[in-house]
Amino acid sequence: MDQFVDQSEQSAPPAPAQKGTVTQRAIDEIKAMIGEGLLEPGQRLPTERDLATQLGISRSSMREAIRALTVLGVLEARHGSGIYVTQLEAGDLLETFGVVADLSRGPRLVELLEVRRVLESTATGLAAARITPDQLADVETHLAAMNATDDPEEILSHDLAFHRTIALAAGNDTMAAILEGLSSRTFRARVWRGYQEEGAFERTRREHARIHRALVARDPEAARAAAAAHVGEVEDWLRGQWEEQRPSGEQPAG
Amino acid sequence: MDQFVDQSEQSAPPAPAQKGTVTQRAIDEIKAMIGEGLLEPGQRLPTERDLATQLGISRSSMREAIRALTVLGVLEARHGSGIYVTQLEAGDLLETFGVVADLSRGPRLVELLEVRRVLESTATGLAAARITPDQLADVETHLAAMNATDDPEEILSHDLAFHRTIALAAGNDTMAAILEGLSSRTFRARVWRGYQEEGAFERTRREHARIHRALVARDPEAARAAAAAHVGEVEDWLRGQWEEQRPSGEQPAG
DNA sequence: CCGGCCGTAGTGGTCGGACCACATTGGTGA
DNA sequence: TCACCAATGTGGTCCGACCACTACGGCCGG
Repeated sequence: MDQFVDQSEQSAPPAPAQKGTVTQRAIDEIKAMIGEGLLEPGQRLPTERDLATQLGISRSSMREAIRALTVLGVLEARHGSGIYVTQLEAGDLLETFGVVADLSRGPRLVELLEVRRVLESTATGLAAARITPDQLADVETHLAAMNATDDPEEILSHDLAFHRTIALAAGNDTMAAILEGLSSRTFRARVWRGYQEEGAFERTRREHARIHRALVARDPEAARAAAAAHVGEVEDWLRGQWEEQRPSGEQPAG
Repeated sequence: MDQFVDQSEQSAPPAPAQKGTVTQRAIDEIKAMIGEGLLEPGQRLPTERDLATQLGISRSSMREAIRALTVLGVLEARHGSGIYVTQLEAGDLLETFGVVADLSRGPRLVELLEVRRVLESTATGLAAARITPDQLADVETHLAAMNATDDPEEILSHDLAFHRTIALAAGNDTMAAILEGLSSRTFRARVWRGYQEEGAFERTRREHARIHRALVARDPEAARAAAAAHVGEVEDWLRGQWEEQRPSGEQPAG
């Protein structure tokens, strides 16, 4: 059987809908199956070969579709075992959000930081009302570790954990996952490199301490304000950076 | 020549880094090229065949990598012409955000709506201060069209445009793109189906009118409050829906 | 009877080559 | 001069083969 056979319609007589590429159709098809509940989170899919046969396409095209859904965090392929639907939790699906942060530059970085300021302040405010003693202890651990070392790598690591713990304490996993993407390692590292050269260490410590104080006091408004100011500082600095080196031409790559 | 030949090193002697699959390596490689500025937005890439040769992998694997980056909005393949880097603007990269909304269900939908409430209220507040007369005219057009018809499809369409115009007027394209994803057609359609059955038409119209009034008055605080209340209404309803039909078992598929 | 070992079947991962569909280009002829 | 058309190049699709890994079940020794 060659590749000119028309795969006869199976269910949608009014809309054969030869939309775009067959791969795209396969992607939509699988997404639809999941959306309609035919495929449950964690469930195993048929084999690549079977799926390809079912949709009347080649295994190559089906593999491209599966790969696409894999990078989107919808599917997970286990070599030698099979293809599975992920748990479809916030973390799974929003992992790709980090790519946005990695590839954005110039004015878009400022916009991204503005979004982060809005969400981070909200999350921190919520956390002030909801954080548990255990979570608060975690926050304090990272805060102490951050102040106890001079290794930028370690500081950054604990800084990330500090904010992540707070975001999780807010009780909205989706919001926490988005913030995680907005603070992704490479993104923070890029901004930090220049930021800390301006002696922003002390200021950062003071801001973190203020956030912590608000959490201990269980004061949502103070927590919100402290978080907004904290992100806002970086935001303002970054905005200045961009406008400053704009006349001179290109910003340093990397 | 079979597939065991070692592709001799070309530039990175210290890190052959046989991480995961070759396709994943290709994805990271291309992302890195863009991140380092070697590939500019809009620029055309070498052909699939050349890229595959450069990285020492087969065309099939390279195609999977390209497909993956295509669905992420990083690359764009034009049949017969070539592969291009997108403009890497907010809309390009955040289009995948809609997938999250499409595939989320249950409690996660509420979380998503909570995020939307936070961002939508912020954007609407900003818009009140920044919106131009032309943009305000657009908003009024959609508002009028929305109130002039009974076709749910058309109402939904203008409702989306109403909020999109406002979000764009806020001046943060990234935030607007995220909101676009959070309000993606299928997401809204899913929620709307049940929501409007509860006679929420009138309330929605009043809320939209209130948002519009705040924009005309250029009152950011009022705009913010009106938008938060608007989204909050749907949020509360959805939260109630979820808790209500939870004991009865499964929510209706689709 | 039990438990670790090993072979086998099944699955995703990779490869190479063939051909089709479409876009672009440049020449040709009206 | 300009519309048309053929050639070329590119992404899109398909096929068949084989590799790498997992999972399972029978085999063998204890």
